[in-house]
Amino acid sequence: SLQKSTIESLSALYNQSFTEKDFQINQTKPEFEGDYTVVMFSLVKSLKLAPDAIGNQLGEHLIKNYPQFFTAYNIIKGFLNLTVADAYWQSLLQKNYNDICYGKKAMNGKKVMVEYASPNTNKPLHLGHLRNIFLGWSVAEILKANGYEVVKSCIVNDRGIHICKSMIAWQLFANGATPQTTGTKGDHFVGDYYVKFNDVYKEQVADLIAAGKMKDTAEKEAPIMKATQQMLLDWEDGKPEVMELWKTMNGWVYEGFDVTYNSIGADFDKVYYESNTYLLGKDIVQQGMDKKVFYQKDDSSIWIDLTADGLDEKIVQRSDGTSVYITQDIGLALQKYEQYKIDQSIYVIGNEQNYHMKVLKLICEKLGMPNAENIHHLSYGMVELTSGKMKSREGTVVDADDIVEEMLSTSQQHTEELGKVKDFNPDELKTLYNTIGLGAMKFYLLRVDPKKTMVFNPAESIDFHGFTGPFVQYTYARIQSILRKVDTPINAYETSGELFKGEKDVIVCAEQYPAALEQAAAEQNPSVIANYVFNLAKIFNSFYAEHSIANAENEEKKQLRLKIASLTANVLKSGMSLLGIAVPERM
RNA sequence: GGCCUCGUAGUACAAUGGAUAGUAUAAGGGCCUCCGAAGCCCCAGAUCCAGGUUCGAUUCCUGGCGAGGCCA
Repeated sequence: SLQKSTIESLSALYNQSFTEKDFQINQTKPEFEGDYTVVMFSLVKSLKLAPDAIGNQLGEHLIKNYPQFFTAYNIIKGFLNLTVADAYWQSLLQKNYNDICYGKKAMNGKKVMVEYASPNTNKPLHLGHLRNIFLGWSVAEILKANGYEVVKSCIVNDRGIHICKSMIAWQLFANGATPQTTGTKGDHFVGDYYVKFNDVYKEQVADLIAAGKMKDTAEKEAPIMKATQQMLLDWEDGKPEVMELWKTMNGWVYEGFDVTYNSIGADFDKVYYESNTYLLGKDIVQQGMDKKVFYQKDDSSIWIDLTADGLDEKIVQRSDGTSVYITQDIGLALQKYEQYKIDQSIYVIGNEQNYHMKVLKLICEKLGMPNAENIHHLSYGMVELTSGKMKSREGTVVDADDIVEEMLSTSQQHTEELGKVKDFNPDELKTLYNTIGLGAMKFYLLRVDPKKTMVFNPAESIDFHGFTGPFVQYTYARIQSILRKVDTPINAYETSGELFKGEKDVIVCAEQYPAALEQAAAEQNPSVIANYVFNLAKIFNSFYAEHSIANAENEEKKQLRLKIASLTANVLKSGMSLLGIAVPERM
């Protein structure tokens, strides 16, 4: 390859061994002559030579010894710009234009678990969950493409005081209503009772304060809160009628979640339920005591002291012997490792849990657990609105089902206005609206670096122009249209001859795809792929506007451009699939 | 109060310490008798402030100012 020949040349010239880390390679900026740039500065110190001297020697050597790769060079201010032989690009094109696995790696024998989504069963999914779900799903696909075996998992938070709140509210106010009798989606139905609880609770607290109680006291003594706490105790005791209600209401929620998961294409290989895992980790507390990693306070609560690591003291078991979140998380982390023998355990969780996840990993390390090093928090930023944060109290939370619905109807509207698929039957249309609407939404949420807080602008999210999913889909559909219409088939012979700039630009960009896949996996960052496919589509569109494929100057050029179109389509389809986005043959 | 993120055109996003800081939108001007105009071309516009390290800083360090998060 280009890089390998550079390393070999350097080693031969200066009689020492170099690696790819010893120097920097970039794509040459468009304003300079050349395709491939080696930055000399990092070599200056070790070789004790002037940048231009190294550049000249290296440039000469490369052209002399690797004429199949390099044909010319120039040096500008310490940058060695090399012109890559057109034959190199031609053979790259020939090798990959029809390879649907281009850029993907063979299995590497490593297994990774990606835990994502992880909802509570007391309210429906919202925009933040969508970022989480798209991110988790996409990272799983990106890791698969890089040779990992991936287990997608989900921990459902199906128990606790917040779950009991919607149960109590249903008991008190529903009069036996169900999702079926009201025609409401199950998760929304249950979520409505969670809201109802909070309304009633607020009223009761206000009444108690009006009757002269202090705020703290009022919050504790509100009848609906006391009933909820009793219900939690009954649940823990396994009281039959409470268990029954709990199962029924969670069942409604799961039915609703399944509808949403289906519509957005999310799936899991393994689902954990907190009701099964919340007692995990008890024995670990004992081990921690034995190893003197934990210590007991006078009230018999158990703690770990992390002040030496710059954190604080953290409770791992309450004085009444009940466990806390972190303890179950340790237990589950160990269980995942034992069940699946995973090499890495990725948690897709919002950045408000950064501290919690740091503590989790640190405790696992201190306990000497075999999986401690493999725990990785894929922390993502909040989704904010142009008006600021989403707040459930102010009713500004964007519901997942609503936004999906809006994307679908917008894609329908655009499609109808353009009127290009009037011959589609209703099923084909429905599929197309899904492809475009979901494509727009997934692309919008994935194109930003996951770590960063992002702004959700409703007007921009339904825009289908520019840096969007539909732009990339359109480019793909247009290529397919050309390939369908062209009279001569693509033949198997490698093309040759000089490349026009537009032609070369597309191939040069396509060459970067494997590197983009690697980077996306290394950073666990789908935005690398989103940026890449957009860029490729853009470069192809420029090429296409300038050069005719069907009416090329000659048969050789026609074959060349057909292959360029085919390669582009393959890479776009492959890259988009890693984002969970389908590409239509027509749109 | 302690700890952790983040400050880039009007707006939203890019840039392993590298060349004149990219892209999209919104504003202005062009391009369909020819492979799909959900497209292409042209034109403008930005690194919060002050120091430091470096041949070179949007990037690394220190201190401000501003936004967000977590822990009591």
